[in-house]
Amino acid sequence: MEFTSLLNTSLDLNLKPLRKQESENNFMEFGRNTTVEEERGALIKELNRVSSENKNLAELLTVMCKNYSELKNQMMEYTNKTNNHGILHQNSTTPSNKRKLAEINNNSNIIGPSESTSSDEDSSKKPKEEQIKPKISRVHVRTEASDTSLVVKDGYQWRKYGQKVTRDNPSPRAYFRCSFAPTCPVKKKVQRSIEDQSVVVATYEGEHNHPHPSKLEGTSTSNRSLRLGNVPCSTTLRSTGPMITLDLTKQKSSQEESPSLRGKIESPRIQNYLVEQMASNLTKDPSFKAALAAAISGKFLQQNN
DNA sequence: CGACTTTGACCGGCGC
DNA sequence: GCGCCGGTCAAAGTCG
Repeated sequence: MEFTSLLNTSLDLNLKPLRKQESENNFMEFGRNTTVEEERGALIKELNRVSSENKNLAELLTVMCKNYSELKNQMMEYTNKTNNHGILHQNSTTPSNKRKLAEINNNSNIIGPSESTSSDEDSSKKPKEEQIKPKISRVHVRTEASDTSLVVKDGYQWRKYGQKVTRDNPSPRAYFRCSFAPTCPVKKKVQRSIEDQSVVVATYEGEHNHPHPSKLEGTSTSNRSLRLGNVPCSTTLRSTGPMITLDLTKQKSSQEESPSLRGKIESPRIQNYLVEQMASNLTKDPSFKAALAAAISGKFLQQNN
């Protein structure tokens, strides 16, 4: 695991100056005190202990990452299955609920080409409306289930103007407008998937009439804001249409998927992003925090002694 | 102090 | 015409 090696490197780098200082101090005091040898032995012992602790933590981290990756894969499989069922279910909805049906037809246009259920009369009635219908796209973003903020980082600047609890989904739907340009007509609806609470469905309406902020910011932009056109982690384009699943938390498995993806992920920018993601995940784990704090405090205590 | 979020009120479309 | 529902508005609150 890449993060493990990074952590090892970082811990190692932190320990190196200490080792150097220890050896220098010992060299200066050599001959002055007879207990220096004992002290040195104790220090080396402690250093070994910290190193082994470091190793244990790294192993623990590797196991955690492995388990996390496995769980992630299982979750992905499960989500794909339920999503397929969901689509089937939508298609078999009873026609009694016309409001819902209209929405489903609208969604069918979103997902891809489908048989039109509207009669010729209807199409002749509203030809203009269909022509000026704004471009609609859907994006599925995998986030932490505990994360209640309906934020989909796509690089654009959004301003929330409303929130509603809809009938068919207990989780609230948030309404956003693109605030990067005052005249930008693009709107975004964000709501958690009813089937999978860890998946956030963002529906984009319209097209941006301004360049992507990342193009204006240059290449030195922060990794915190993800860009749809440059998504570092796994991006799944659905065969059924322009539905995109962004697995923002996926790490190892995405590397195993394809060599081309691996090449992308190994770029320094992506590595930074992965490190950030994993660090944020790890800092949420109290046991890891406790172990890390114990290791660090142990080192400080040893130094003070 | 400006930008942004929250949230209740309001509006228009649709079905009954 | 009435009620339901999704979408939007706008005042108040919050944050940096």
